[in-house]
Amino acid sequence: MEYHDLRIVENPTLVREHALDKLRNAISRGLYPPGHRLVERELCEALGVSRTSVREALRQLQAENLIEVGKRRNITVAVISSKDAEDIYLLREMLETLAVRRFVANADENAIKKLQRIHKDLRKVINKGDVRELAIMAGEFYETILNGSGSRVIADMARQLLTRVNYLRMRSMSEPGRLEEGIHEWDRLMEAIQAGNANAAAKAMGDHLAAARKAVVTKLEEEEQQPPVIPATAGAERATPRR
Amino acid sequence: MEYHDLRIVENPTLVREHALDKLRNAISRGLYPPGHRLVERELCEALGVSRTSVREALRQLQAENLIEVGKRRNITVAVISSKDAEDIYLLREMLETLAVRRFVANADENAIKKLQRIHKDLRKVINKGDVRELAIMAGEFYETILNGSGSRVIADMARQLLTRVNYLRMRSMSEPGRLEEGIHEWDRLMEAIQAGNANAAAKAMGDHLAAARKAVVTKLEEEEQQPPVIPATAGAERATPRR
DNA sequence: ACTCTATGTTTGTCATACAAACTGTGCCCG
DNA sequence: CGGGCACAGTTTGTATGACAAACATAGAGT
Repeated sequence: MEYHDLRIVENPTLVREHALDKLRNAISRGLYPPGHRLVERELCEALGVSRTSVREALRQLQAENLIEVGKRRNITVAVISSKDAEDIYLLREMLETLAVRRFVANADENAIKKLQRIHKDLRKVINKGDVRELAIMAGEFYETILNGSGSRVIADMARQLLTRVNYLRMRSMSEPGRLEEGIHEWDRLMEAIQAGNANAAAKAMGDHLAAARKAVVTKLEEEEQQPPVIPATAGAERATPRR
Repeated sequence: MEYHDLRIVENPTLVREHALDKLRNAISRGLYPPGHRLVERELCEALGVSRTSVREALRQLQAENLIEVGKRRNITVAVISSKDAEDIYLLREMLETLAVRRFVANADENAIKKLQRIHKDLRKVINKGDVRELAIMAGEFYETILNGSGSRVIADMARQLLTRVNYLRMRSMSEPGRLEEGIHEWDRLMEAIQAGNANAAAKAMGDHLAAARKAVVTKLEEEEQQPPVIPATAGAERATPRR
């Protein structure tokens, strides 16, 4: 017999990974909205970890394009222009339609079951109207498809893009009307997958993303025309002293 | 009059960025081949920088999928399976054909001139047969197209994929025969771009990448069948003590 | 009113330090 | 002679403290 994985702690979670997750989530959830300045010292305090760990987490966020470093070395949450958002959604269309195709082709029995379960929960959550929970379920839905696609390369790429627009998706979902459309497209997608029809599934996914793209892009364009409230002094550039 | 940019040093290069570049290059050039173990202390000595900087650079490389962290926290240069390579090239096909299309559409006079210059140099270098220099020129060729595409999102994504297969590309180029094909495809691409024919350009780029994909994938498959020489003790897992 | 300066802030980088997880070696014992 | 265990060395993760350079702010001086 082989000693497989009897380790007590398989992955003694690293502090920096934990910090990374927390920061990613904070950005996705809008706790740190686009343009918001991130100050190392504050993050250390907020997360209760050392600067070392925060900085390493920041480097990863930087490589993921979730944060931007300004000319003065200031770190701010990445602002996504309507143009960038459009491109991101276009790439998502390419990647994720490819991913569903592979998902259908590789057809893992368990994965399909899991997807069905999530899909059902999704419907329930929608009726409840809890946007926050919905976002999580939707995330799991995508994640299941990506994992089932059997390609790490595609999955990683798609995940990266998804993360970048997470905040926008979240806001877009609280928009009235968009939800009803969304669930209908999901239904079609689920049906096609169950039927093992790759073309239909890819089409459904593509339509879904195209619709989402339009919603997100037009919203961003509106905001770019008439920028939203500027809180006091646009605090993204200054080196605000304490008192 | 406005003080534009008279800064003596616009971007006082950060140590960590410098380290990052060096490491990326070392991996691309095969100085650290796939599977090679990277030890922080050694990198510090080799680069002449502190562990802090090396670690931050490593986190970025990690996010770029150029290195892998093992279960025991060991860091090794990422090994690309034939399957992964195939997917990467497929994605490159999607992304870079899109990029050329945009390049043709956006048609920046300067960018086209630059591309022509590089293309000419490329021919010269090929006749010289210097693989190392060729790789650099080819890199500039891609870079020019990506920059001219006008989409940061697409360019970043494509760059990331390109970097991941850089080492493979390099080796593949030293393969006899592949070069002659390559230059022919480049000629077609250049012609199409000059003619402003987006479809033809995209087709040429796609064909080029498809051919490169086949070359790289079959080579990798061969090696996977019959793994290459294992140098002494397969030193990628141990925590080699000093003496 | 304007400029200059002192002071505080933030980031980049380095040097240390130490615990935890591993590894290899060699010694001791049966 | 073989087996196993303890010890020493290695590597990584994390925390601290320190300091320079680049800025920003506010207050002092003219």
